[in-house]
Amino acid sequence: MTRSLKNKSPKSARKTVITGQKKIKNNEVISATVASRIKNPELVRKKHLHIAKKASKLFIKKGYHQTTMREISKATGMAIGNLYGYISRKEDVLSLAFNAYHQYAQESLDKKEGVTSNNPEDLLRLFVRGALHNVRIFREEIILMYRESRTLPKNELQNAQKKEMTQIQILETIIQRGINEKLFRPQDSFFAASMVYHQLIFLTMRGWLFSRKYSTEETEALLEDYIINSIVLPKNSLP
Amino acid sequence: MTRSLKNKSPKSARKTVITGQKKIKNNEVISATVASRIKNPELVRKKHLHIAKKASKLFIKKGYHQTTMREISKATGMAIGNLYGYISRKEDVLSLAFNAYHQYAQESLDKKEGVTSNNPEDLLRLFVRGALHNVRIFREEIILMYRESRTLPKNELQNAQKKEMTQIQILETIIQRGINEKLFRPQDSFFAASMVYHQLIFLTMRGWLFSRKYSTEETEALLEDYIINSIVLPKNSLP
Amino acid sequence: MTRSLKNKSPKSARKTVITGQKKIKNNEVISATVASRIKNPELVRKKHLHIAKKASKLFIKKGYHQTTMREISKATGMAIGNLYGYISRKEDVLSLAFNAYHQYAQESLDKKEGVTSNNPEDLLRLFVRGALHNVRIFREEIILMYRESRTLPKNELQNAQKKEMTQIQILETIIQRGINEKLFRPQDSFFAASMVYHQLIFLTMRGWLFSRKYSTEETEALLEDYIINSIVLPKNSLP
Amino acid sequence: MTRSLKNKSPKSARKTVITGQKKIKNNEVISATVASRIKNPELVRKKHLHIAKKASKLFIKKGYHQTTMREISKATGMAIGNLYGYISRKEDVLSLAFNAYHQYAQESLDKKEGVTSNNPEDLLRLFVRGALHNVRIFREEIILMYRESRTLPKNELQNAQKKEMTQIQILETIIQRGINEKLFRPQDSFFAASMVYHQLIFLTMRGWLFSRKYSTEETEALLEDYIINSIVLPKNSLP
DNA sequence: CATGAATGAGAATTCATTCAT
DNA sequence: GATGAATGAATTCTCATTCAT
Repeated sequence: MTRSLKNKSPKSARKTVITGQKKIKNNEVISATVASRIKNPELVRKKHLHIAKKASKLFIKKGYHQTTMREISKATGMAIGNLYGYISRKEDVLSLAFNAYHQYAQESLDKKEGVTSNNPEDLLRLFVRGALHNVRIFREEIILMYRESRTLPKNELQNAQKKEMTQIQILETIIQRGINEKLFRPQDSFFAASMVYHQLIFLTMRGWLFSRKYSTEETEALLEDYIINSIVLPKNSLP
Repeated sequence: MTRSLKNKSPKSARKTVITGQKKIKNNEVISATVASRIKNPELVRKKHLHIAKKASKLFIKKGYHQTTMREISKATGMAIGNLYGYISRKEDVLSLAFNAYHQYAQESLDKKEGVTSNNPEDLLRLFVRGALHNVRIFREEIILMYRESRTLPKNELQNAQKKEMTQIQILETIIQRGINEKLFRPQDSFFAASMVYHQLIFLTMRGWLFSRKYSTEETEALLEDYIINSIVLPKNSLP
Repeated sequence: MTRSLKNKSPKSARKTVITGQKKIKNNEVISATVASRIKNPELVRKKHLHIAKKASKLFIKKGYHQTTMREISKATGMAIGNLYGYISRKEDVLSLAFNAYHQYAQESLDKKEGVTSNNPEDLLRLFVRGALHNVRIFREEIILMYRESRTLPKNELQNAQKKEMTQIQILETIIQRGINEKLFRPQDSFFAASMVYHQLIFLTMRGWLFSRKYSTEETEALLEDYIINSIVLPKNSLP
Repeated sequence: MTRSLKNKSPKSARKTVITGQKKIKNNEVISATVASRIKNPELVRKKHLHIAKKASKLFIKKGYHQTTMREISKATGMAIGNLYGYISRKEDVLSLAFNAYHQYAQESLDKKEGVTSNNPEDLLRLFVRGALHNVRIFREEIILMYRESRTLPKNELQNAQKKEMTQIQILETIIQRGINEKLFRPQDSFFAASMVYHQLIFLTMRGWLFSRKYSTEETEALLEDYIINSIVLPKNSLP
C-alpha cells in the first residue's frame, strides 16, 4: 500500500485479478494468492519462499509497519524493483510470511505419524506434545501471526482461519472419541478442542511469567498436564 | 512507518524526569508517566482521559500505526498543537490509552465486593464470572493491548505487566486456598492462576469460532464451566 | 526553527560510518563526509555539486534556517525524496555548500602559479592580490560561511578550520622569510599571517562603509596597500 | 514573525506604526523602536532591559532562530502572553538585545575619560586599548551582532550601522590629527579608522587560532602592537 | 529479469502568536 | 497587567511504489 492510499482503493486497478490459487491472468503467474510479474513459476516459488523467510525475521524483530521495503530488499539481497517483480504490494510480503509459516507448520505435523495407540488419552497426549513442540519452535512466528493478522488482506485472513479450523477439527475428533468412550469430561468437543488450541499458545504469550521460576521443560510439562487433566477424567474415580 | 518511531531513541532527552505518579519537575505536570507542557494538573488529568478515550477507539478500529495524529486531533476536537501540549510524542497517546484501560479495569474490579462466601470454589467462580464480565466489556481494548503492547515504551510495558501480575496474585491466593483444602486439582497455584487468566481471554481471541454456533451467553457459560472444572475436583469423587 | 535541529543528536545513528573521503560502507557512497543512499558514486558527486550550488544561492539570499527543503528541492529540480537520497539531513546541504566553496577556492588558488620572483615582498603582494581577487568573487559565500559556521556539524567545522589553517601557514612561510631577511616588521609570523587573513575579508564585512566614497577597485587598492604596509618595512628607511 | 509568514507582510497590519524614537500611537508606548502594548513607560523600560539581557544569553548560546519564545519566556520568568505585552514579534527581542548592547558599549566608552595627553599616538593607543577591553568583555555579544544582523529589521540595522559609524568617526579624527602632524602613515584616515575597527574584532573571530599558543593577555598585546605599528611611523625613521 | 534512481503524498512535530480568563 | 491554553500553518523527513535503463 502506498502511504498515500491508506485503506483506499489502489491508484490503478490491480493488473492481476486473483480468483483462486495458482491461476494465471494478464500474463502473470500466481503463487498462493500473491500475484507476481515474473513469469517463471519455479523462480517465483523459490523467491517467494526466500522473501518470506527473510521478511519474517524482520517482521518478528521490528513489526510489520516498522519494517520498510528497503530493509526487506537489503535482507533478501534483491533490488527493490526486482522484489516488486514478485509481489504487488507490501502486504503481499506479509501474506507470503503467513503462507510460509502455515506450510512449515503443516509439514511439521505431517511428519508426526507412527501413531500406534488407539487410546483417546494417548492420542490426545501425543497431539498436545507434538503441538507444544511446534509451538516452541515457531514461538515468534505465532506471535507475529497474532499481532499482524489484522493487517492481512481479508481473504488471506480467512485462509489462515480455515487452516486453523482444520487443525481444530482433527483435535475435535480425538476428543469426541474420548467423550463417547466416557473417558473425557467436556460436554462440547468443539469448544474443548478450541480451548486446547488456545491453551497451547499459553507459554508463547505469557512465558515471561515463568522464566525466572521454571525451566522451559518444566513449564511445558506443567502445561501439558494442565491441558490433559482439564479433559481426561481421573481413572481412579471409580473403584 | 513514521519517521520518529524507527530506532526509537528520542531526539532529545525528555525534559521531564518521571519518577512516579503526578510529580512536578521543570514546570511540567505529569500524569501517570506521560509528561505534558500544560501546567494546570486538573486540566491535564481531564484531557488525558479525553484523549485516551477517543484515541482508543481509533486505535481499535485502525490500529496504532494506521491512526494519524491528525485523526486523533479531529476525534478529540483539539488542535494538533494543543494536543501536543498534553503529550510529547504519539507513543504517549498509546500509553494514555493503556493507562485509562487499566484504571477502568481496576475500578470495575474494585466494585465487585460483597463477597459473602468463604468457600474457595464460590470465590473462584465469583472471580471468573466477574472477570468474564469485564473481558466482555473491554473485549476490543484487550485486543488492542495485546496487539500494540510491543509499541509501548518499555517502562509502560513493565507497568502493564506489573498490574497484570497483581491480578494474577489475587487469583493465586484463592486457588492456593482451594489446594490447601484439597478441593482443587492443580499442583502449582501460580501456574494455574496464570492459565485461568489466559483462558479468560479465550473468547476475545477466538470468539469468531463460535459466533454461528452459540450465543454470547452460551459460550461464556461454557467457558466458565471449562475453567472451573479444570481446577475444582469433582465433589462426588468420594462416595 | 526546525524540529530536527534542536539538540542535534541524530534520531538514529547514521548507518554510514565516515572515516575519510569517498569510502564505501553498508552499500552507501560517501562524498566528503556527506553520506548518501544513492549507490552510483559518479552520480552522487555530480548531484552533490549541483545541490551545493543551488542551495548556496538560497542560503546566501535567505539564510540557512529561512531556506526550506522544499525550496531547495525546487531550486535543484529534484524531488524531495530524491534529494534525501543524496543527503541524510538538511544540515548536510550546508556541509555540501561549505565543501563546494572550499573546493572552488582551492582550485582558484591552485591556478595562481607562475610565480617568478623570489622576493618576499613580491610574493606577499602576489598572494594578497590573488586572495583579494578570490574574496571579491566569493564575497557572499564567505559571508555565508561566517554566518552559518555555528550551524555546521562539529566535524565539518573542524574540517573548514583546518583548511583555513593550511592557507594561513602558506602565508606564514612567506612572512617568515621576509622577517628572516629583515624586510618585514612583524615579530610573530603566524600572528601576522592570521591578521592578514582577517584583513582580507575587511571589504566583505565592511564594504558598505565605502560604497559611496570609492569604487571597488579603489577600495581594494587601498586595502592591498594597507595590508602590505603593515608588514613591509619602508625601503628608504635607511639612507 | 509567524512561521507561516516567512518574509511576508504580517497577517494584520501592525497596530503601531513606528516612525522614530519614543512615539506613541494607538495607545501604545514605544521604547527605542520596539512597540509595546503595556502603557507604563517605566515598566516597559525595565522589562525591555530584562528581556534583552536574558534573551541575549540564549541567542548567544543557541542562535536566534534556535531560541524559541517559550525559552525566552522561561528565561525571563515572564508568561508568554505578558512577554508579548512588551514586544510585537520575536524580531523585536533581537532588536532589544542589539539596543541593550549598544547602550552598554556606549556607557563603557563614556567612562573612559581622563585623557591627559594630546599626542596622537598616545590618544590612538588609549583608544585601541580601551576598545580591546570592551571587545574582550562583549566578545560573545559582538559575535551575536555579526551573526544575526541580517535578521534584524532594516531600520534597526541602519541604526546599528549609524552607531558604529559614530565610533569610527571619533577614531578618524585622532588618526587625521596624526596624519596632519606627519606621525601616522595612512593616506586615508577614514579607511584606516575603519580598518582599525575591523582589526579590533580579530581575536573575537579568530581567537581559536591562538588559544594554545598564547595567553589572552599576550595575544591582546600582540594585536595592540600590530594595529599601532600599522599606523604610526617609526620615530627613528629620521636620523 | 534485474537494478536502483526518482517520485511525492503524507506523517509527526514545532512554535510564533492570540485571546479568554 | 499577567497568565498560559489554544491555534494551525509550515517544517523536515520517510517510504511504498514506479519506471527508465
